[in-house]
Amino acid sequence: MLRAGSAKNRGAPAGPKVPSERPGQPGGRRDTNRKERIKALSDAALALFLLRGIEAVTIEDITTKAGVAKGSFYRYFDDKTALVESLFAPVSDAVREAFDHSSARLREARGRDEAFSSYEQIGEGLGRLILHHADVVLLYLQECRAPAEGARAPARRLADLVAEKAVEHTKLARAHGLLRDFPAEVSTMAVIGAVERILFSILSGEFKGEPLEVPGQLITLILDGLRAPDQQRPAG
Amino acid sequence: MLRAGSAKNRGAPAGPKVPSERPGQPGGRRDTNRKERIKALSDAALALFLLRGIEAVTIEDITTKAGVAKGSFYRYFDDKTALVESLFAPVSDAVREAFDHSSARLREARGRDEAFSSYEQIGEGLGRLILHHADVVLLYLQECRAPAEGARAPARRLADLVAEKAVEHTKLARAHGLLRDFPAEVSTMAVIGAVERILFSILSGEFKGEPLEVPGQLITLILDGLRAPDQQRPAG
Amino acid sequence: MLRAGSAKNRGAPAGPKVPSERPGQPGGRRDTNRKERIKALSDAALALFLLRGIEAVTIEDITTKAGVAKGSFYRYFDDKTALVESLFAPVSDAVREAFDHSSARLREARGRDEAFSSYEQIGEGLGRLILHHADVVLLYLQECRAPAEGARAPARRLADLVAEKAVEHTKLARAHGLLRDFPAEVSTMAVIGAVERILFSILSGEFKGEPLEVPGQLITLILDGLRAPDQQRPAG
Amino acid sequence: MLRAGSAKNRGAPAGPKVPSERPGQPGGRRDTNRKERIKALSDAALALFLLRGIEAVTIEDITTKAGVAKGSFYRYFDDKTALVESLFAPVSDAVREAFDHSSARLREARGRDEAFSSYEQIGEGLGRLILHHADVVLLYLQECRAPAEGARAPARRLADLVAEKAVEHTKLARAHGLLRDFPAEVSTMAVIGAVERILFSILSGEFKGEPLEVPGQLITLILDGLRAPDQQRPAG
DNA sequence: TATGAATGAGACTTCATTCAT
DNA sequence: AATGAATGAAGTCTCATTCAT
Repeated sequence: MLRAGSAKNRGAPAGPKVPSERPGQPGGRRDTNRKERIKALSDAALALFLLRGIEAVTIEDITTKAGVAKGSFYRYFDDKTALVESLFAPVSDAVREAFDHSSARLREARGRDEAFSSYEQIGEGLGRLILHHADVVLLYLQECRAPAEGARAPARRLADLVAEKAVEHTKLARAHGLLRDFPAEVSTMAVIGAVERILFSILSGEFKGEPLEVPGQLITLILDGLRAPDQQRPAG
Repeated sequence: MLRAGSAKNRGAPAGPKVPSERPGQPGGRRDTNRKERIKALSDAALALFLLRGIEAVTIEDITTKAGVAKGSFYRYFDDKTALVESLFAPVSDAVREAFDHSSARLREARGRDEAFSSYEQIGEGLGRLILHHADVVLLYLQECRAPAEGARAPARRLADLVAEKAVEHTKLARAHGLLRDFPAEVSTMAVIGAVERILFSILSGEFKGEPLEVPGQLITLILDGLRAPDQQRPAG
Repeated sequence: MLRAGSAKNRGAPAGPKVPSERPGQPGGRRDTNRKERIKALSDAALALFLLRGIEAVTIEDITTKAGVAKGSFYRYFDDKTALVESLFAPVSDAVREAFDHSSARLREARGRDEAFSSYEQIGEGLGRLILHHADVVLLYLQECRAPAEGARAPARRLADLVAEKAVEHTKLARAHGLLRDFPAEVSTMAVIGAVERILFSILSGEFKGEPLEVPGQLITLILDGLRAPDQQRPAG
Repeated sequence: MLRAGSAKNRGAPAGPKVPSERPGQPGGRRDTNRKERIKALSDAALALFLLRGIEAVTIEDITTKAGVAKGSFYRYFDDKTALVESLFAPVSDAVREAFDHSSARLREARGRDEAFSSYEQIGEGLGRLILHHADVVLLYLQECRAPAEGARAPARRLADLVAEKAVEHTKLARAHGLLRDFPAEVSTMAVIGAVERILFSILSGEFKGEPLEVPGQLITLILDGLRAPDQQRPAG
């Protein structure tokens, strides 16, 4: 059976196609070639997507840059949508995992400090993600508001996943008294928006300065707001 | 008189093409027809762009929906990019104006309260914008991270304009002691990101609840942060 | 009745259309305007045809250059073919006349000298033509080998007319013993080819030198050949 | 190996596009198919060009007649201009070669007879050309006076090449005392014009009679002129 | 398997012609 | 009469996808 990762095949998990009868041992020569091809195509596609946008890149652009024949593309991916889906798959997994782990820890937390520490789970997971898949994350940021149609749909679906998981987590956090009493959707979206916009600036090279200090600044900003300290309303 | 604007004519302000001399009175039948056509094409295009993304919409889609002949499109716009440009033109103008007015008021402000009130200028300007051009704003939010290539380029250029104006304004505000001592780029982008993400949720119908309360919540959030009040660090 | 000079209307003589009921006196204000328009369109068309070839020039190119509205073109000409036909009409007439006059004189000639002088008729007629309609002649030379289809057909028809008239004239001249005993078609085409190629060089600016001496050189060439005199075969 | 040639690639010699590396052996099935396609397209195009003129023939006309898909055209040629260029390429080469060889022989000639014989080189070369590429030559004759723009440009460029080479050769011949003392441009153009016009008559079927005798008649005509022998001016 | 040739639908754009103003 | 807006057929070229080699 084909494990097709395409729009036409939503049920199946995203990922490269596998021919029905795969010759050679897993890990053998053919399997290695196969992986190299997939990597070459994915890398080429990613670079081009960032440069010109997903929609504007043709299959031939990708295969040419990857150094393979046009027809070979279809041995590894059903179509451009499937390739995009496979690019985002590890990110989707990481997002799901990070939030789920954090939520689990939050649920088991005793006391505020322990609860707060659940956020570290998210930070760690997503931090690792950003470090290891910077380009995919940038592509996500670039295309994530697209209508859920065509080849950009996977980006949008990932955005919806992030929103859903984050809202869920926020509700849990507020149930533990960690947050102000706001509608979870509003505060969550604000945070997502702030974080993503900053991330976009960093990854796209818009920020020239030292990006290492940004996360800390961002956390302060989110937790304590923008208002200048001497104008701070009295706590409580 | 209408301004001429075309992709080949970047110097001129964006807008529909107009022959230098035309028959018929301004305000006459032809002039009316002309405006109707431009509106029909722009409206049709906007609706389709929101539904399927700018890149995926063809000229024929637009003309069919607008109820005009395919060739007529080119009497009014050089190409899809020019149409997009003309959609964003009033928004660009409004953004520029709102920030410039606010900056001017901020520069002349005496005291913090007066300075803070300069933000009202922005809020008012952009609020009006959002009310009157909701769909264009939504389109902007949807496409604003696109690479500055092809038909989506005007969206990206507008995003760059917003960022530039906002950072400039933030620096001015900090010079007046209104804000915490953060790098202006970081805090500005965070605010832009938060606001835009929320706006996207509202305009795209993601938020089900009462959107009228959102702006106030958002302002509190931005100024005072997310942290629950009883955990607030001591002021100063 | 319309006197349309168009491909669809081969029976009628070539020339500008005339509205069925023409207002105003011939020679009056309207008639003058009419002639001016026709001249403007014809001149503009001719210039463009020379620059880019008949086929490549659009109706709009012509009207724009002539400074009239596109729709006005169709008041004066049925289509581009009709305009081309009307450009060539005076040349066709002059060609017909020059050859017919010369043939008539030749038929009445007594003696060789008188017969030879009939050629002056042609030379004079065509010389005047070339002087007064240089651009049309150049256009003819440029397009005269086109298949007799589409807008270039009138050029080809003129070429066929020239060939027909010239062959007829040559046969007559040989009957008077003026020429060598060659198949009339061969010698006539050779002369036409030589004359037209030279004319093309002159009119298109290919020849830099003094064009006034060319006709004499050409006549010597045609009558006495290229061979260097000291290699001349014995006469007879 | 086939030479790559495209409109965008003017530096390279004209010819069908070829990817740098292709699968299949030279001479294998793919290579054969390739050549068949190019021939089918070229033949179809040539026939249509002769029938309707280069400008009036569309890519679809060509592919339909050749029995291939529209898109396939662009695998072999960049556009119509490139196809025309490739049609004329062998003719250009032959012209260049014939004149260059003849000029070389002329330069080395001792005595008039030997010098005169250099013309045989041209006659032979161009004769072979006409026999083997009659249709291309006819197309050349049909389109060679076109402005050097668009798809007909290659025809005009070939005409310019012929004129240049021929004038150069004539100057050489006169330096050897073979020809009358005329400006080389005038006599050369006259001869080119005569020859080409006759050739056009023959190849286009205008001449009904025996074409085999025409070349001899033409040579006599060119060398010794049209004047009836008993009117010949005294030699010398 | 890999290749790239072939296909034809479809996108963009132009333009001759008609027609309301 | 003059204008130029409207129309839609037609042309150019691209590209996803299939398939012979």
